[in-house]
Amino acid sequence: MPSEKIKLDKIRVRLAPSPTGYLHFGTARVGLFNYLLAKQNNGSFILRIEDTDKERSTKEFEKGIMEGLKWLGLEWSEGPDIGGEYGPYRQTERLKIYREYLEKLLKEKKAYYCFCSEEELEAQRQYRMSIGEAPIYSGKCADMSEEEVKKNLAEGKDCVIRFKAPVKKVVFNDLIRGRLEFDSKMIGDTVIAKGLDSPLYNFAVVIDDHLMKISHVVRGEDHLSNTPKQILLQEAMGLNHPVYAHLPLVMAPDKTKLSKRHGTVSIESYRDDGYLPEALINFMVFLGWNPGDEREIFSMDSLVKEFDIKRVQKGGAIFNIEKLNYLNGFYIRSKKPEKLTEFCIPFLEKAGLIEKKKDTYAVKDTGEDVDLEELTAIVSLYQERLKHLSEIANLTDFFFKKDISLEKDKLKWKQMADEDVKNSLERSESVLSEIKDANWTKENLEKTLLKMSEEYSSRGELLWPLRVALSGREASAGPFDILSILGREKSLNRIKSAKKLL
RNA sequence: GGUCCUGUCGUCUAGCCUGGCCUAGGACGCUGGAUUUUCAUUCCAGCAACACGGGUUCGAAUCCCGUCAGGACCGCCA
Repeated sequence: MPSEKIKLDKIRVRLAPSPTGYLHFGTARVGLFNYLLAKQNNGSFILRIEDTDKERSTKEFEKGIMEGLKWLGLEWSEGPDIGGEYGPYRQTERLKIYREYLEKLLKEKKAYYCFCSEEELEAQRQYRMSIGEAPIYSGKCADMSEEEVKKNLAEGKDCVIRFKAPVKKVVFNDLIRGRLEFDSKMIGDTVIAKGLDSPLYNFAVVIDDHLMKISHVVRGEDHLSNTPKQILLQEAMGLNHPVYAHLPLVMAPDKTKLSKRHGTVSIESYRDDGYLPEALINFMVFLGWNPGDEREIFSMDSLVKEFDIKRVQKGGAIFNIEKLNYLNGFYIRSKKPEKLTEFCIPFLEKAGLIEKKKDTYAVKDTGEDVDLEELTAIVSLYQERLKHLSEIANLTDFFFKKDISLEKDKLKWKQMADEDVKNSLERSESVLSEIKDANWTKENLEKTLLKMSEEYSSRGELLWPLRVALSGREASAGPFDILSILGREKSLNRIKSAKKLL
């Protein structure tokens, strides 16, 4: 029996990316788990942009992140672009709010100014680590007199604001990991702001989650040690704390946290390589979750029904591109040909093979027109051969070229001699030239050629040279398909040019 | 170094809570085979794991203890 699912009237979860880079695979996965938890409970999935790092945050990244999430189908119901009851949803637009809380904390002496230099702090960290202690702040500035603080502030000395963490054990219950206990002695007085108008992550997040009425914080395991800090802050400010769930991390094959140095990690680049969102979603959710039975294929809708956060794994999972490729191929094969063609056209355009005209497409190399129906016929031939959409251009380019490059040796099937190949092509040519344009259909071509192939000890002797002559490829779609799409004239021309090589 | 987390086929995992149905199941990949003009698809078969050591028990992947290994975090990033 699956564990009982959480049922709350109003689940509110959020994805809180910082726009300091493209949409990372891991961020998207965290978004997916949040989204599923919200949807299956009739709750809200909220997007909050955490752009307090002014140096690294950009609007372009923000835009890219939002596009990527939408492309994956992770639509939010409140966010910076669409607003909502608890906005604004961009942290830089909430500075006034944080300032109030900061001032209050300062006034209540739950936070203090710290004037220690970064060099001093770094030296301290090194020292503490060397003697085997947690590298926490010494608390040196905690008891500075008000006069001295004022004087330092007036002099414009560099400072930060630290939270005076009460010494206690912080206990919380994680949805995935169960009861967790941390000793605040190991945390120390963390910096919560660089100034009254420059809040830092651990501080801003607590206020936003409270004000935005977030009920569940579902995030990566890398935040596990931030949680006690945040709980302490919540307690100091009298804010309720949400339920936590820390997801296992996605790891690279070298078992470290997946990052740029391992290659492709941005959702955008997977899209550009021709991965389908449903494949990515299916793949992502199985990195840490499974239904408990043997089903492996899940659409977003079925995930909303079946996903159970209590079944998520505790250990990190390695990103296995083979499985993604398999899933992508699976979803490509299950698409309607018309739909698949629609997805493939941009890749054909990008490769410079075709160009959009009014109601049709122009083949760049020949100047001829090709309509949607023909494109669909071509794409369909490769539906079960495609692992990514981007492969479509390389696989089908011979349909769009005036001339194809061909090497003589490729025309030989097994151990055929040049003479045999030439004969084979000649027989194909002669039988095909008998067929009139009107009868040039796949069925007819197939029937005719197959009949003739009976004269050979193996069909390959007739069909292989023909297919290679038409496509220039050792691996391609079948000759009857190619013949019917290429048409009589082009087909015969290609056979003629192939013969010249022999 | 400290804190915390985790350990079932190469990889994702089922099973663990509530010991026997586990000669440990599925999937990807890999190997072989069938279909086939090629590639791919499809189908069939095979290879392959309970980290280690103790204990508890009639019986342990499952419970307990220890060891080892891996990871995350320890920032005036998020």
